[in-house]
Formats: sequence, structure tokens, C-alpha cells
Amino acid sequence: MGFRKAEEQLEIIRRGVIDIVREDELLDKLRRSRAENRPLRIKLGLDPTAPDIHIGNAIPIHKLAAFQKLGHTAILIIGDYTAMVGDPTGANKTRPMLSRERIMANAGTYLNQIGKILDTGKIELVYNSKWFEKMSFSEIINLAAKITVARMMERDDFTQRYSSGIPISLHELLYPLMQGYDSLMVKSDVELGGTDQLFNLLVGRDLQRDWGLEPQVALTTPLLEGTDGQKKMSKSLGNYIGITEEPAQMFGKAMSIRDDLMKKYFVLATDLDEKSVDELLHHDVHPREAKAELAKAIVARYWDTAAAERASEEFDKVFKEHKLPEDLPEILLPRNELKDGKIWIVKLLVSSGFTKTNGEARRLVAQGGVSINDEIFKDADAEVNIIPGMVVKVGKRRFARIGVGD
RNA sequence: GGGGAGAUUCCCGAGUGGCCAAAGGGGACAGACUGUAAAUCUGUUGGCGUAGCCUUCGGAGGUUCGAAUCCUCCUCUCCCCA
Repeated sequence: MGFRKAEEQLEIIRRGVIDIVREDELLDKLRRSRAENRPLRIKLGLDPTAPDIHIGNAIPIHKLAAFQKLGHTAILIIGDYTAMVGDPTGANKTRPMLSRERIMANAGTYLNQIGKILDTGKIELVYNSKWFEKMSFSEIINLAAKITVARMMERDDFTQRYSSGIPISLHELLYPLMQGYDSLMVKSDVELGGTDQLFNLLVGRDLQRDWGLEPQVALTTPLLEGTDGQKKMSKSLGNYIGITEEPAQMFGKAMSIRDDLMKKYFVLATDLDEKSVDELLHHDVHPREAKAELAKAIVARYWDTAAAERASEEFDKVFKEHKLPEDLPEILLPRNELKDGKIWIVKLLVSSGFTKTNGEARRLVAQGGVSINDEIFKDADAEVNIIPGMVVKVGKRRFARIGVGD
């Protein structure tokens, strides 16, 4: 099939990338690959530590897909062993060791979700338990001898934890070595990862060199701030947009990001080219309109343009025209909770799942956050007449239609 | 192995016998203003049909009319010495 010119490939590869260590080596690898008509081996390791992939950790996956489109071999490592340790990168405490069952369940959902991004028919898929499971203690010692404590402690995350007296367990120091060992085992030419992975990626280079292999090129992509606009997008912070979320939900979450993150989201979370992005972010386009385009582009990336269009219209209907959303969840109240066709408003909120406790429901009501058929209820002692089909709204964006069941 | 310090509510962190469901900050939620943006302002933030009651301060016992606070043991963490 033949590869494109190395320089052309590099230009595509460079898009939305922070570091390439080293770029001259990458160019050289690309040239040789073309001359020998041999695909490069591009590695991406994913630790199945959470059940969902979000648009933040999807960034390097998209980069892997770009390499794949250029004809290179995508190697996906499911870090079932590394997930047990938990990547200490950026963490301020030891991550909980995950159970084998949890990890394997997550790995399953990962693979399903990755199909939205990568051609999974063409990837080389490996679990790193393949080599770690049978590793002997002497091999571990041998591996651990390859790096010094001082080198490890150069890392800001470890240094900070150490100096502020937060425990660091020995097994956490093993993590970068494990990741590097993966590179050794799959003979990667390039490894992808977020910028916070640079250290781990460089360890891979060192190990390969030590073992007499050609070192991999480390390529890092930016980290994406979550919908809170503050911290890195992550499952545990709940500030993420999952790639399998419903279009409406995806759209809504995208609309809630800060204006100054739009550019970053456009580059990293959509397929839009630079020119259209610049046009949208031009000062005479209202930021809200630009953001709607962004939200559509994100939905379109994981669903399709029709779904994106529908989500956009639906959003406008609810938040611009203040009409009811189309697919209101329907909640049935058990008949025995009604008295003379009435229910205590607090009970209503708890039974319909809006709040977990009575206290929380009381607060919401007292603060004017609850309305029924557009009428605000502020009295937490109120008894509400249940009319099947009535619409309860809690806060700005949670709705449900109420019915009665048995 | 020896010595010292510590574990408080979602997080950080005050509190060293009753005035403590526990200051302050962060986060979160709700309201106002908006564009489901930011900033700002206000309120709420253990449970309970709530002027009251119940359960919380690493765990288990104990002292006391009364314990987050004092004592004993245990678990875990950090620091110093070796």
C-alpha cells in the first residue's frame, strides 16, 4: 500500500501534540518505515481503572487512530497488571489496589468503547498480565535495578508527597518500570500518552536502550480540563464527558464548560479543522453560538451529525424557549404513598429519586429549587395533589413526569 | 529496635471535659444576575414529618452526672535516631 512521505506524516502526527522526544528520531523512523515498507509499532497503554472512557483520556486514543490511518500498527496494551498498582502520576495518595474482577470488567467495557474511535479489527491487543504474571522475583529485582531512587524522586508528585509526609508505598515506584517494560515486550517505536506520562514514557526509552533495542519515541498529548474548568478530566472527580453518553447529555455537558476552554476542546475533542475553529472563535461570533458548535462537533464525533443536530435543537428548546424536554423520564409513585391523592412534597422528591434524604429535599424546596408544573413550591410541609402527568423540576436541569403505579 | 508526633464531617483544617452536629476555608448544591460560560452576591451542606430527638470526631473498652477532648489496649501514618 505504501506510506506517505515522512514529512507529511509528521505534520499530521504533530497536531495537538505537546512533546515529541525526540522529533528527529521520529522522522528517521518514519523515513525508514517508508523505505522498508514496514509499519511502525505505536503503543498506547490503558489501565482499566474506571469503567468509562471520557473525551479526555480519549485524546491519545484518537492520536493512535491517526497513526493507524497512516498505515502503522496500533498496539493497545490493556494494563490489567499495572491497573492493580495504580499509576501514581499526579496522585497525592496511594491509589486503591483494584481487584482482578473489577479490572477485567472494566477492560471489557473499555474494549467496547474503543471501537468508537479505533478500528479494533486491526489493532494488536495485549494484556500486560501476559508477561507480568509469570515474572520471577529475580527478574523484578533486575528490573528495579535499572533506575535510581533519586531519579524517581525527581518527579514532582513523589517529591511533594514525600515532603508533606504523605505515604508512598514501594509498589508505586514500580509503576513506571512496569510501563517501560511493556514497551520492551511489544518493541514499540512510539509510545503515546498524556503530558503527565512523559516520565513513564522516558523510562520505556531507557529500558529499551538498556536491553539493546532502539528506544521508542515518546509522544505526549495535552491533558484536558474537566467540565468544572479546574481539574483534569477524570471519572473520580465527576467532571467528565463519557464517550458513550447520550447525545443530549454530552451536548449539555459541553455547553457548561468555561469559555476560555473552548479552543482547547475544539482542538482536542473534535475533528474540526483549524480554519473553522478560528472562524468560530472570532470575536463577532457570540461565545454561546461557538460553544453550541463545539457541543455539536463533540456529539458528532461519537454519534453522528443527525444526533448532534437533534441534541442542539432539544437543548435550545429546553434552555432558550424554556419548554419541556422531549424524553422526560417518567417516574411512577407507588399508590400506597398517596393519601387522598396527595403526597408530602419531601416524600415526592425522595420517592422519585431526586434526592437521597428528606433533609436534602427540604432544603431544595425551601431554597426555591423545586417547581411542579411551573409553579414554585417553597413550603417544605406542603402536601401536593398528584395529577398524573404533572412535571416536577428540580434545580435548573432535572425534570421528571410523575405518574402513579402499584 | 529506641524516641517523638498524629488519625476530626466530602476534602483541608480548628477544637484538649459541658457554651459541639463541631470554627474557618475548599468543594458541592440551590437562588439572584446570565449564555446550563466566567466573575460576583445570598443561602444551604449528618439523619429524622425537624421549636425536639437520634447517630458521628481511626477501632475496642474504661473514668465521669457529662468525652472529639482524660485513661488503657489495638490498628494505621509521619518524623528523628539505629
